Amino acid sequence: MAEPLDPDMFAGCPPVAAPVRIGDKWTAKIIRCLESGARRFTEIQAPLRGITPKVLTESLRAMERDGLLTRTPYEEIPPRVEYELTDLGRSLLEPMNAGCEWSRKHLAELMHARETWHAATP
Amino acid sequence: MAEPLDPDMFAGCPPVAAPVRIGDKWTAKIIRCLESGARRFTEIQAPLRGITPKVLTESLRAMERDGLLTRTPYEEIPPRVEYELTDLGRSLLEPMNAGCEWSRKHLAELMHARETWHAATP
DNA sequence: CAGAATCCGGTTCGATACTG
DNA sequence: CAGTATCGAACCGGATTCTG
Repeated sequence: MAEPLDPDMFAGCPPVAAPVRIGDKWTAKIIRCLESGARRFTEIQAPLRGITPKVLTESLRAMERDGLLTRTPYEEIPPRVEYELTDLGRSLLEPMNAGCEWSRKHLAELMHARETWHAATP
Repeated sequence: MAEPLDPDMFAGCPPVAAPVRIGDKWTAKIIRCLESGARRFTEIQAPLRGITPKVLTESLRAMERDGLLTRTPYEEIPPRVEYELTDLGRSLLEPMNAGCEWSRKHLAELMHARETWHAATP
C-alpha cells in the first residue's frame, strides 16, 4: 500500500469504455485506487484526471454512507485524512473484474459497430 | 421464446438495487427481456413498467447501434417489429449475472449502511 | 402497432473561488 | 492538505400529443 498510484492508471478507461458501470461515474475508479490499501484525498485525486474536489468529496461521502469505505481524519496540521475500503467495498471488485474482462474481450467489437453505424442510414 | 414475459419480472429491481449498472437505465432489463428469444416492441414495453415509447425507442436504437441487438421490421399492417439479441449482446449476460449475484449477496448490507447513516451526523 | 415530435424537470457533473 | 460554497451546463429520462 506504500506504492504511489500511477497518475496514468486510467489512461485506457474513457467513459465510453464502461458499458458496465459501478454506481456513479467515479465509484469504480476510486475502488481501484484503494485496492492496495488506504489512501489520502490528494492521492486519490491524482489519477482521476481533473476531478474537482467537490465531486470527489461527493463520491467519497456517498461511498462512506453506503458502507463501501471508511474515512478517518487525523487531528494534525496540516490535516490528513485516509480512506480505506471496507469488506463490502472490496466485495465489489468481483463484479468489477467481470465487467473489465468483458470490456477486454468485446469492447472493440462494440466500438466498431458504433462507428460503422452511420454508413447505413439516410 | 413463445412464453409471454411476466409483467412483474422486475418487481424486485428498483433503480436503487443496481449499484452495478449496464449501460443506461434500461439496457440490462431489455437484455433480460430478450434472453429467451426475439420480442416485439410492446412485449418488451410491458415488464418495463411505465417506460415511455420514446425512451424505449431511444434505448433500443442505441443498443442496435452498438451491435447488441438486431431490429427487423415486417412489412405488414398493423406493423410488426422484432428485436433479438446478437452474440455480442448475449455476451453481456456474463457480467450482468456477476452484478446480480453481488446484489443478492451484499445489497442488504449496503442498504442497511445507508439507512443507519443519519444516526451519526450533526 | 410501433413509433415520431415537442417540451420539460431533475440529477449529475464541472468550473471557479475561497477557507480552517 | 482537505475540503466548502456558489454557479452553471449537460445529460438523461419522462409527460404528452400525434401519426402511418
